Amino acid sequence: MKANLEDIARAAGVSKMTVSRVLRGGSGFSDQTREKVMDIASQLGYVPNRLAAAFGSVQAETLVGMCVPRLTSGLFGHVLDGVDRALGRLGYQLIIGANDHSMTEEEAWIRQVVSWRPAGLILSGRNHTPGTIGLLHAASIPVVEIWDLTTRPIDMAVGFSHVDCGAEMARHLLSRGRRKVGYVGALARSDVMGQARLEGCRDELARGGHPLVDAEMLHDAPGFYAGYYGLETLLSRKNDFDAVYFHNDEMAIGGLAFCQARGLRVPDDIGIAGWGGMEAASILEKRLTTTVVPTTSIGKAAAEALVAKLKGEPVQTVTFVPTRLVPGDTA
Amino acid sequence: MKANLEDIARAAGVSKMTVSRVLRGGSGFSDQTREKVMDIASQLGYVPNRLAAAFGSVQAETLVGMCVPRLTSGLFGHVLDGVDRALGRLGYQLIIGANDHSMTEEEAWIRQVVSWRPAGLILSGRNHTPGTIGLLHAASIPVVEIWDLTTRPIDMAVGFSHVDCGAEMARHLLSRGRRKVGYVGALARSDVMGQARLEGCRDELARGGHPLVDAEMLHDAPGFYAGYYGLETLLSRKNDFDAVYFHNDEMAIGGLAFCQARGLRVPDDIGIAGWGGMEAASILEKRLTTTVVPTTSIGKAAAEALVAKLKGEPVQTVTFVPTRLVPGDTA
DNA sequence: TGCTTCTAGGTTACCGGTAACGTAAAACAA
DNA sequence: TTGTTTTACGTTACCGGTAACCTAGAAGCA
Repeated sequence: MKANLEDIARAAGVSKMTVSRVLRGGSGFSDQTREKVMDIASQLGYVPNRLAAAFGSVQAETLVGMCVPRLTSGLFGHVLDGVDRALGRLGYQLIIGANDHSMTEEEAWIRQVVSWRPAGLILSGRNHTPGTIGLLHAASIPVVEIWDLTTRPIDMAVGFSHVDCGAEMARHLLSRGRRKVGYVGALARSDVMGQARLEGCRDELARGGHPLVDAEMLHDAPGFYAGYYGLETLLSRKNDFDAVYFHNDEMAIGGLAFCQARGLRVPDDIGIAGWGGMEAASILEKRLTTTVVPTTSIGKAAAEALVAKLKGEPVQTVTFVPTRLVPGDTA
Repeated sequence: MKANLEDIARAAGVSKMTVSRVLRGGSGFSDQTREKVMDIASQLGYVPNRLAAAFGSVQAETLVGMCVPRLTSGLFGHVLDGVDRALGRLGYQLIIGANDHSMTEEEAWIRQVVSWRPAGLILSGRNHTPGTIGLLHAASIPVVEIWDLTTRPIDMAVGFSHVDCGAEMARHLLSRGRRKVGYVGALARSDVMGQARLEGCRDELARGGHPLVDAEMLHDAPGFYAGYYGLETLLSRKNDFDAVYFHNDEMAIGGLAFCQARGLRVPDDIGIAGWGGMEAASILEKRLTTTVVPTTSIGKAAAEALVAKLKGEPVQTVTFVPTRLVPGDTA
């Protein structure tokens, strides 16, 4: 039913190998032979079997695995898009997985994916289980760690520093005269990158002489509701803040909604700052003060680094993709 | 370097086949043999080669392909999440691709993915090129079409009717006394599903005796900016609307921002309605009137239908997953 | 003319699993 | 005790492509 190389070969009166050469656009055959083979291939509706090709030859491995913390995050949607566009153009297929910010989940996913002998992997974050490290080392395939930069990547890294993001926002708030800053976060235990932003902010505020007043860490997903209720909780504990830094923009917008509901004037009574740079943040009646993350660029850069490595081209081990603090009307 | 079945077999003093049986948890070996094999396998750091397994046996194909219109859409992020969770639990790997609402792109993607002999495919939408249809027919693998329901699916379908969504919103607007309704859309040529909502709305309004006044179709991506400027354009042509239905929630929120900027009171001066049910829509100071789409459920249902089919269990060909019109404060 | 090189192929072995079938010994039944 | 079934394996062939190597004839060259 399904034609394979042998069927084409038989019909064309040549050998399997010649058909393989023709279909892969190699050399060592006449124009006449090529035309005949191509004709018959399309006539038989030949669909190549990449499983067989990849199995028989390392060169033909064109699967790339990518693991993100959450598929429902708007930011990672853009990263995925960047990766997919860059890879798709080059004939690679993208296998994805989500790890819920858990290193153990990540390891489990990698264990599955590695058995498909992918050409490379893209992981999110710099923290991995020892099992993961060992597995990747043993598999010896190219790996790009994105999102949170590390100077000692497993293989390659593309991203920025979450600590610096937090510190930069702290400096911005201080420069605007804010002195009593609070923080509302989410995924307290699992999201180490959000934690890094908090640390960066906390340290920089302390350095500036106006330490962080209080932080409310929720355990929920970092969405609008979490921002709304997180701010409510923070203020109920101690109602003396002149600015609040949020885990991300969605939560910050939730916080804005809470302020509106309670009649708190932003930025006069309280400043609100987010992180991530979602499109919604810039079109609100009051544009949100936030850090814009070049999501698509990171995805593109990661894919390109991976492909370069696969082609044996020289690759920069660590690629810094700068974020941009965009002062809005809210802080 | 990398151990395979044969290495384990040699070390354990048994045959390759016995090792295969043990590792797959079959039967036909003693407890003693199993323990020895398991021990040696973990000792050697054995990583199975699914490429070989899938190549040698149809049963071992555990790749599932999924094609979405855009990876950057918040809604599809949730669908992907639903699919990924359901499939991941069962040991399937998800290969994704985006087609930019283009049937030709979809065909190109399918052509690539089919060569990996996936166990099944999940496609978005009911419209496909003849080439796609032929390809899928020839490959004879399970296919689930999601998002826009059709009574004649290629194989299986999970979703709802976009025409009905539009019609339902039209009835809602009429019931609230709206008589001069406009529409602001995006991706004019390519997004047939948005087009279907427009058609449904247009027809129902006409049936109700108050036909659609005007529609502004942008060619941009359906985001906040597009909503903002789309509404501006619509109103600049003819400033006589008492409600505007948007392509989706992001655009509707952009429209709300425009109203706020121009001092238009919502819903008094003008009603605003969206579609999709993004979380942001429900936490705005004025909750957006919209149609909530059960994204995660659709993903989950699609994955489950696919797996059921793969296991040879009886499957419902068409699964209707109802949307829910949620009247907010804006229309 | 004799030698070399090139062209257009063909042959063979192999990648690492799995299905299908075969078989000796042990357990069991009559 | 003898025939039958079960258990616990082993053997063989095969999936479909590719790398590496081989070869006959043609073309080029001195």
